[in-house]
Amino acid sequence: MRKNHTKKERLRKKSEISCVFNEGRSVSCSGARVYIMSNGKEFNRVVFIPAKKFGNAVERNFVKRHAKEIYRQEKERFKRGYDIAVVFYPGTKYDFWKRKEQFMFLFKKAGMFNK
RNA sequence: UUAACAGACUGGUGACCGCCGGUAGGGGUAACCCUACGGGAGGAAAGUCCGGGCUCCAUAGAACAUGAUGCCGGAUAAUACCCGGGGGCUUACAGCCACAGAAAGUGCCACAGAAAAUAUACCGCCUGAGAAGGUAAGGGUGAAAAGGUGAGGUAAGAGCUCACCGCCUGUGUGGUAACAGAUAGGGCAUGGCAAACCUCAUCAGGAGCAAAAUCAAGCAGCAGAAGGGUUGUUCGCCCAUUAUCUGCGGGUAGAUUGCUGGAAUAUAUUGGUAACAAUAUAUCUAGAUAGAUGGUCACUAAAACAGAACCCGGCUUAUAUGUCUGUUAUUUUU
RNA sequence: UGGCCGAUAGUGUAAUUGGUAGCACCGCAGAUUCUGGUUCUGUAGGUGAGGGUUCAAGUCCUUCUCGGCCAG
Repeated sequence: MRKNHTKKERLRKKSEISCVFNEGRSVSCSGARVYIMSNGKEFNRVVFIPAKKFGNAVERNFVKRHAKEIYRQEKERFKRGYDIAVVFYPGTKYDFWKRKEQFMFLFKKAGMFNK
């Protein structure tokens, strides 16, 4: 299977995102929080959101890009059929590998991986 | 030679895996998928401090208000930016300057001081018996005190007179002009503040791509105003009385155009001191819509500030490494 | 994206047309009291940062920083 991550697999509309925030269950760790809700489809849809006062525009973009890259690499291990919204909070600075460690810990805690 | 500071320029490359557009081909009823080729953030994209283009608003016109600018000339689509020149200030090679008018008017100048601007002069000086008068040299206050220095003169003094310097007015010379220097007068009560009001000159109609236009989907009206037309007022112009506007409430927030070929970029030549302009040739160089540039590896180390959202020209601010220039300090040699 | 405000002591809030930056609470010290509180007296702490105009700037102009609000 190709490790790509297209437009279809993203949460794009504001109403859908706020729906996930209101009705999904949440799991959190230091620096991040994830909201999960089942969507009744054959694929997952994801959105990564840095919190409002997360540095400047470049830092916010980096968080989103790192998260997208991690999700792309580890996509096959996820369970199917969920809408996922991840919020990142400012604090200690993460490079790509530390971010990946945090990311994997978070989703292990949420029980989103296939066994 | 080394370091610090200031200014100018510069602002990684390649391979593989992904992301967003484009072109060509193939598959599929369609949504879409696959393959190949080629493209994909900046010098500040930032702040939004100025100026334009573009779009809409009577046909965008006039006057006042309001705001901005303010030595002269040039350049430009336009500007507060830029180029050249003049003047002033300073730490004087060099750098900086919102650099019109205070002799049209109004206002302000705390405290101190006699007095802060029409000199009714406090201590003084002189004349005089006194009353009173003439003075502004000296004193002290203040950020600022009424042209300055010297000589003559006088009762004491004073541009009262003279010399030099400064200021003002007139004349003519050089310069496109700002202005410069020359000359003849005036004796100078013309203090400072216009980044206080203001006067003069010049410029500006308003709102902004979430502008504006089209298609699709969807809903529920009610109350009020007589006018309304996106700027403060007035005039003018346009629309209209079943329309229109205002308020509350209800519905939808999907798609397309605008959206990138442009005051464009690169090179050369010509004109100009320069900013810049003209001509010729070549090139096509992001277009997303919760918003595309990331990861790994290699190149000794890849690092700073930082991310387009209609587009340009400036300004301001932030900037690692490298290069160049200048200043200061230091070391060595002569 | 466009537009509009604000920043004064640890906290809240004044300062007229530029002219000695006040007030209250809090803090500290002293007095009163057997001790603490109350009360009284005294005292410390300052204009967001840089530059300019002016004799003089919290105030006027300008460049940044931070915070907030509005429209769609």
